[in-house]
Amino acid sequence: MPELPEVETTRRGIARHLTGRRIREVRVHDGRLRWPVDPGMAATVTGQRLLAVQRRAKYLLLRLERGTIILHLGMSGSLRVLPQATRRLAHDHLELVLDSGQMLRLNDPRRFGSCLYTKADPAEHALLRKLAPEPLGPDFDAAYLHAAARRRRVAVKQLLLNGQLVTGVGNIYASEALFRARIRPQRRAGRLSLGDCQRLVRAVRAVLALAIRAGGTTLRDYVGADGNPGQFRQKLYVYERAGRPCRVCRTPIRKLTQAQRSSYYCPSCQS
DNA sequence: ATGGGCACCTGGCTGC
DNA sequence: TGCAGCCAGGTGCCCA
Repeated sequence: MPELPEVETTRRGIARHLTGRRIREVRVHDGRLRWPVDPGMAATVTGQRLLAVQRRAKYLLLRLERGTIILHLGMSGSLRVLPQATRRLAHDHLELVLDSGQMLRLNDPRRFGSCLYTKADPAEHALLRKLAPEPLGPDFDAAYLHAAARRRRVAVKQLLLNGQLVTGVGNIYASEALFRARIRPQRRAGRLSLGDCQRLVRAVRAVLALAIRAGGTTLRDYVGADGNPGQFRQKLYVYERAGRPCRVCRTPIRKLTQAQRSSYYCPSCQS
């Protein structure tokens, strides 16, 4: 599901309700996520104050007094802030009950999401340690991308999905960024010029920023902390638009499969 | 080191 | 109406 814009939208939505609150209770209704929720986590976390809600790539970090809860929404996860007695629905996995009377609830039908706890610096956690720079931060620039892509034979689309090289970009925004950069998804990463990388970096940053402003993209499951879907779907240029006219040149959009995932592009606008 | 493929899940849609 | 098959915002892991 959620790519960076959806995770960031979630972060903003939950942060104002969580920051400064104390966790009264942790209810694990179904700990079967990508990794089983540690049965000891509830006791460790209960009573701690939430200091901040941060994001690293597509991970949400709930910073507590003595550690950090690391959340990932997988393909279908969402977080909502609700009154603590709100009736439970299918696929609600866990709830953090706050001293405000509200709770943070994780729902995830496909269970690819995760909820982990670490006492150490989360940046050093095995899942986060090797992640590429933040795409909206200063270290993600044309020189970086050009160096990362050098001598790589994979298609640029797959490069964008490799979290060790580029973070935050998932299947939707990879196609959208390549369209904006006028680069075909099949192009070998190693064949990108510095100028291509410049356009691609700008396109990635632009599409992520615009999607955040729209509250993300909802295809099916995703809702923000307030329960509302994202509005960026209407602004997509190529994703899920196979056969329909390019919004720039009217040429029919094409779809192809790369690494068992769909890519979309305009054969006229992109080379 | 790099790249390819699979695995983990549920649910919604399509077509027979 | 039922059911098989395919597809979906991610990513860790195993293998060549």
